[in-house]
Amino acid sequence: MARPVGRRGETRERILAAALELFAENGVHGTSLQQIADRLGVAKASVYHQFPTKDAMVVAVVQPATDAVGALVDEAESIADRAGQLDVLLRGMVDLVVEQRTLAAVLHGDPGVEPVLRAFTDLPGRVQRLQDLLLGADPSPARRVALSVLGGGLMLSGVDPLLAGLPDDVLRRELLATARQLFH
Amino acid sequence: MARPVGRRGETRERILAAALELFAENGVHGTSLQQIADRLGVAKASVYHQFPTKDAMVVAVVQPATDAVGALVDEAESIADRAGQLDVLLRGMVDLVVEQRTLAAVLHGDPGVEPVLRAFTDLPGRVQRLQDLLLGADPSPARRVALSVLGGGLMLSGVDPLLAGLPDDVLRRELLATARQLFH
DNA sequence: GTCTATAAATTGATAGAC
DNA sequence: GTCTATCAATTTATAGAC
Repeated sequence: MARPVGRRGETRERILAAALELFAENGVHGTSLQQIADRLGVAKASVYHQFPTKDAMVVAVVQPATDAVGALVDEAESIADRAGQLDVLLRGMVDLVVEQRTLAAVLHGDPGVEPVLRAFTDLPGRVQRLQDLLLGADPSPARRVALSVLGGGLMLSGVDPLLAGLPDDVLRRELLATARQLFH
Repeated sequence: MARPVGRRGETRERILAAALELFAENGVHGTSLQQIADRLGVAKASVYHQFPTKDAMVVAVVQPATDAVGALVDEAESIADRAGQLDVLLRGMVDLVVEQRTLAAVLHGDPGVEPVLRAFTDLPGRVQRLQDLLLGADPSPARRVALSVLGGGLMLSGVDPLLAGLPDDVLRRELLATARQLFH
């Protein structure tokens, strides 16, 4: 209660930001709480004051993606028109990647994240629903390969050095064009 | 010298196979030498008898990819015709992914691998040459985005559960079609 | 809410017997 | 070439003072 209004959760947010950066650079397994504390200039115990375990930190870091995917799937499921549904899905996936470039890479690139997601979040289930919606009634090998390449490519493109200099609006436009071409 | 002919390097190969599996499942940072030894039913020191350090193991695991990318780039650079060159490059990348599904994922997905590659192998340099060849004289944003999505997507598709059941020849055919569509 | 200090387990790696 | 035993460092996590 002694904390000034407007700073509520500020420490927490700073920890999550530092953790996300380090997770993206070195992976979850390659990032210790000591490194996170060092980057913020605080003691390790201060980090544990905000998060009971490392897994809880991972869950919190990933939360925005869990929410976004859930919202996207909910929206798409309420659309009857198939073409409109597909448009919403592709656009939503691209937006997610562009708005959260770093997080996307952590999600799809890090073997240390998946068990935590499976144990403590519903993200895998929501991604499954997303996948089912995209495949629809035609889960042919060709369609599945296209979706796999698109999904993986989208997630990693957010942090690909090759695209590092691209402004968000250009990246969004080109990713959307690529997605539509690949998965029409 | 007491070892029977025909078994030369067998232990080494078994270690590398187990390491590759575990690296793909849990990442390099998430895999301890103890786990590798346990999976093989040997002591940790036996593993150290074959590889002086963990980094050396990572280098050895990745060796086939280093060789394959080098050979592919060499071949492509000797082709004057641009269309033929592009065909060889796309086909070579797809072959690499199909023939080494697991390794591809380790290469592109694991943050723990990159520093080792950079320090002890020439793979990053060869991938750079591959990228330069593919982009050629048109490094437009659209082209770069397409290449980024294709590269990332290809690498992860090898271990995507969505494609787990696909036979190699079907996967190869569909990946090649996807690659050509995306990067024509 | 921040800190120091520390516990308990695990890590990569080494020494040396057989 | 395999093993047991061990080392020093680091890991996640806790206790408790300020």
